[in-house]
Amino acid sequence: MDSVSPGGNDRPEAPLGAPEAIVRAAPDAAVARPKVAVDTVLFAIENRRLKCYLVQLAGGPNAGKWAFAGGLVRVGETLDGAARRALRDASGLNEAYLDQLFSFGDPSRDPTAHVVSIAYMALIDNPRRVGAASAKYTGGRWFAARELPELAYDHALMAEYALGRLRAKLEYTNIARTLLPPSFTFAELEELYAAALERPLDRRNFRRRIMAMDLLRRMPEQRRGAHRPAGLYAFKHRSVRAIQML
Amino acid sequence: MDSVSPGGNDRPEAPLGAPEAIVRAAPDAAVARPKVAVDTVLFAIENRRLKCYLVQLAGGPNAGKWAFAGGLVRVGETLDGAARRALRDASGLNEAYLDQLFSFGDPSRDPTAHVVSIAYMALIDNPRRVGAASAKYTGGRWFAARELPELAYDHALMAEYALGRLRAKLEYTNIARTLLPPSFTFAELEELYAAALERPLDRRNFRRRIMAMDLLRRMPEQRRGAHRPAGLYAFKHRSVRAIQML
DNA sequence: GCAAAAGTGTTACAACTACACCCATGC
DNA sequence: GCATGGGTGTAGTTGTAACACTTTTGC
Repeated sequence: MDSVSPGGNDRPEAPLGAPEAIVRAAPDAAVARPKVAVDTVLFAIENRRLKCYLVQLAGGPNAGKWAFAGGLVRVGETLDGAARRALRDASGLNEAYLDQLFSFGDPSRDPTAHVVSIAYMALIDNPRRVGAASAKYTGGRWFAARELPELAYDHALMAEYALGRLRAKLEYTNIARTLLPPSFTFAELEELYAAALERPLDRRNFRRRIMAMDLLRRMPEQRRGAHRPAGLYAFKHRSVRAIQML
Repeated sequence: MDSVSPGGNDRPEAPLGAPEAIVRAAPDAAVARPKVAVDTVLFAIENRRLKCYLVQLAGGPNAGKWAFAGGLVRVGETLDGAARRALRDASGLNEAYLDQLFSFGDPSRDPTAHVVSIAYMALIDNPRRVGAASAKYTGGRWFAARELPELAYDHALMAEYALGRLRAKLEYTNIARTLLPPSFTFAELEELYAAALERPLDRRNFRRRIMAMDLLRRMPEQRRGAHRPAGLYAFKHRSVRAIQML
């Protein structure tokens, strides 16, 4: 039921004397309505730290401020599609895990117009995959997830929300696979959890739990570094699925 | 980034040859944009069963079909406000616990226009609190949550989503208080959980767990029925808060 | 006194936490 | 041979699940 019409039905505009700022263009034409946007909080792990990608707004009332990749949703476009497009425009990324978070609709969240924004979280396995931003941004940068600069609009709220969702999903899904390369060491997996959850994990207990779930496949190779080589693992399942992780 | 100024940056309309149906009204005027609606899945317990309130659409392409209370969001209105208004229009309810669920934006979810809908779940303590529906509906009725009729739009999906969220929140919040009268017996609380989770619970274990949380206050009165009287309880906290319940 | 719902404990098992030492390699 | 990170097991505790009988009332 998305309808509001007098006598009728479905979503033709119904000017029922409601307390709105109605702007008529032509008879029977569109009443002023909130616009729909998407904003995407992009995370990746870099250097054992959880990072968050921000773009700097080139113009508008918030010019110079940092914000998440976003944009208005177009007619005929899915929300996920709009989120992907916004991400591509801001970072050149063509592939990312996407998760819808929450919709923010406070009329004053954008001082220039009533814009309802559907927040998304995007996860990638390597921060270096981001490329050039489109002209609507001055540029983009990775920030430590806990040390974000002042953000435009209500994006600080979105950041909080995204972080909470990421943490929650790390605990009950295999979403970690989207933040890791195809094969990884146990230490990397553990560091990912420690970084995102902001608490140290017991190495033995962590390994035992993960192993008990039978989610990982041991790869034949080893990672050789400065010291004892580490076994490499990969997630068995490609899709993100709900399983009690922690 | 939800601004829309031309000349500026941010989401200026960019007709980049994208595959959309762009409709220009006047130079520099608004391009066609998806509309924003809310839809509210209303739950209550009746007769030890989880019920869901539906309204029958009076007109439009889906006339005669059942759907959740919904309506377009107005400029200047919060999303929660729009959900409350839709609920009031459909059921006369002025008070209900509200929880935003998810946003559905498939362009074809409504055949008449691209409408992005933000789904809400509403919970009330007594199904008889619903009153008259506005003229845009033929009427409203409670259905068993697991035996819904064919629903308009993508409302069947919303119903699934709402049920999942309700179950999840019963397990980690004190949301049950919104589905119960101010005071209730332990049996009623347990029946609520059993109805929503669709599984029987062990009475002793359930009571012990709930008691261990120290969330309930024992009321002085007892409920007298056909047999042994039952102690009455009330939730100590008015607000819904996250606590591991089950 | 009997039918019906309310109320109450114990035990076995599973899961979680805390904790310290040896191992394999590069330099 | 030493510095560095990789890899492993056990014991105590806590939490969870299964299970049946007694109590109180209305009729």
